[in-house]
Amino acid sequence: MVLASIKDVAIAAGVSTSTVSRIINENPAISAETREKVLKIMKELDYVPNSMARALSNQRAFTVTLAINADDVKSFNNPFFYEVMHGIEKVVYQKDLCLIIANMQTFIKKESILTWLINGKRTQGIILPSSLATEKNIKELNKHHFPFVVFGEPDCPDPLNWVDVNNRQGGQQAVEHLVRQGYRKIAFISGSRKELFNKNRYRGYLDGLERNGLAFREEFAAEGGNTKADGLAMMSRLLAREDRPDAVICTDNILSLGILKAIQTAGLSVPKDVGIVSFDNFPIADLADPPLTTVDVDVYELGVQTAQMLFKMIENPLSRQQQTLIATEIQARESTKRV
Amino acid sequence: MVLASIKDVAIAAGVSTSTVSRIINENPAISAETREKVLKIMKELDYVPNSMARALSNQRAFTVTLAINADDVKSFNNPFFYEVMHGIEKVVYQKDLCLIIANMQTFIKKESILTWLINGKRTQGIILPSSLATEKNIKELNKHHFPFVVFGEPDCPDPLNWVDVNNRQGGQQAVEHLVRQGYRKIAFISGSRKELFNKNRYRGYLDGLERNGLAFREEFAAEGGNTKADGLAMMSRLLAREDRPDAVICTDNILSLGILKAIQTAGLSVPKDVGIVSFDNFPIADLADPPLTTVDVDVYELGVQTAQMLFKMIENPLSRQQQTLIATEIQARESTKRV
DNA sequence: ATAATGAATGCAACCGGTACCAGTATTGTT
DNA sequence: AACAATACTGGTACCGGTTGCATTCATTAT
Repeated sequence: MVLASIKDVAIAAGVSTSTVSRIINENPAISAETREKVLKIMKELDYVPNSMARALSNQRAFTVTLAINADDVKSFNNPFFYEVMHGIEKVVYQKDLCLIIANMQTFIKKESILTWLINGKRTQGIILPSSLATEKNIKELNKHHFPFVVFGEPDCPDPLNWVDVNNRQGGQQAVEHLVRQGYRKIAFISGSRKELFNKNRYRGYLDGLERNGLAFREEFAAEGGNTKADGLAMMSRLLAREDRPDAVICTDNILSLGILKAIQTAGLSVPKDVGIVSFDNFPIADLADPPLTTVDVDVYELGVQTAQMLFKMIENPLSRQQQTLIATEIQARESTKRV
Repeated sequence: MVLASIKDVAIAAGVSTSTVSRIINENPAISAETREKVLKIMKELDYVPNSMARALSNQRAFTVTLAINADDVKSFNNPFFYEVMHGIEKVVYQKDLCLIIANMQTFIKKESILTWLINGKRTQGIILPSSLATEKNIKELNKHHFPFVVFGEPDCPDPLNWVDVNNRQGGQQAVEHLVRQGYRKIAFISGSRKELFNKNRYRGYLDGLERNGLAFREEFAAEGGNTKADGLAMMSRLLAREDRPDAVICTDNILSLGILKAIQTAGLSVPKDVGIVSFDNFPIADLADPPLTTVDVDVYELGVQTAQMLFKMIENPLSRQQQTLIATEIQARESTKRV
């Protein structure tokens, strides 16, 4: 079965292709009568405008691209990405565009995929995870004045368009939640604070201590790796202290599992002896024993807002750089339920 | 900066656009001398052929589509999908096409997204997860003789093109691994066996018993829900038996956590008293306590093969329906280390 | 009655490639 | 030397839309 073209529709309706085109594009110059007639024919012929012809004529591809990072295949075992993608996808299709997925590691005929996408006019805008907001990529995008938005705060000097969850706020909320539950000696365990999100969570932790009149203690702020073993080691060290903490904020769900193990090994109990708040409300947070209180981030919303920002850039390329922070919320579970 | 077109290249090189086009398409009719000259100009002008024009002229979109399921946003908290996508993406870009992501729940101007994509000539082929291989979708795809492939064995009567991991083989391997480790009274715990993958894993379990001369015992095959609580309940019931199993095969990582809990609660130990093999080698399998032996499925490879099958269908639309099963492998960890 | 105004529609060029057909130059054959 | 075959390249119509300008026709102003 051959698909109908605008010409077929025009002939069947006894009008010119211009008229059909105007109806497709909702041009008000067309009389209601003609419009109805043509719309009926379009329905009958199952007509959908040829997107490639439209794109060529309009000089825009009707697509935006979500960049992915090959390195993340394993690390993105985290559910994060899928939900962001879903939020993005939602907004993109509302605008009648397609969403393209592109791995930035890819080379096509020796071109970087960025060049291939941009110069080949395959796409109108790009969304990057912060891990891909590298100097090289940014330079290339700026060279073409190409609209792009980053999700996750990028760790780079240039002011970019980005959307992130408010990690700093989250850190503060974690402290406040623990204080409300009666904990006072609150430790902070994270991976490297050179990672911006850890740094921000740490800042929030400091904010929280200060706002609650709790003294900051250097030795309560542990910094290390990201594995369960790291969590176990760091927490064991903290628990070995005479004046051990009675609560801990942890930036990572996996680390938290190590922390739980350490507490259990030390013969202490959660939440009675030690409270835990983790970040990132992954499924394992709820499956842990006991279920973990977390700083919940609305990742779907992150995707939605990122896409919306991109469309702003596309529609108004001269608008200023902007940044958006999405509020976090405490998801209280057993691990801080001191009664 | 305005991007160069084929015309610009032709003028700069002092040849016709036909010649440039032939070079783009690696037509051998062009002399080496001319080719070099033109390629040099192309490089200088940073020329990449306009994909929309090419697509229009070639009558193909140079894209394939991966369908996603909105319902899975939460359930696909499982890392599965991301890796499949990555495998697909790899193959697609090797062929110089783009990968489009489309949520099948979407409607565009009251059209199903399938109609929109196909009739709008946005894409050349579609990959569906088995959950989206519904009668309605299949009918629509077949109506247009549109190339598509399913990943995950679809539970439907029509013979379709699909790729899946060999769940049945995996079930058998699980039994054999347990037998090798000295376990003999092997139970099987799963979600509903109406789900095809559970059914296949169950069949493999039966195969394994038979091949190892172990009697099948109805009461050792528990079937229920998919939550941690379900796992706990089913396993507790099994452990309460006089002749309790000394090992269990479980079709799901989450269920397994409940099973671990049940064993722990019963005062028994893994792997000494009870061995566990789970399916799906998710990160939590390794993080569990003790780490879980799993039937590992190569999900990336699933993506790769699915995409390859799709390209076969695109290149040769008349080829027969085909199915591919990808071998599974035991990933041995603590939970079956009886030594 | 005639010119001016405006609403509705058609004509044709164009977007940037592709590909068939034709034309020229070169080499080989007899 | 005449002709055929081959290698290479150019001209041009076409893919299916969009859009500025022209045209038609009805309506209103003079």
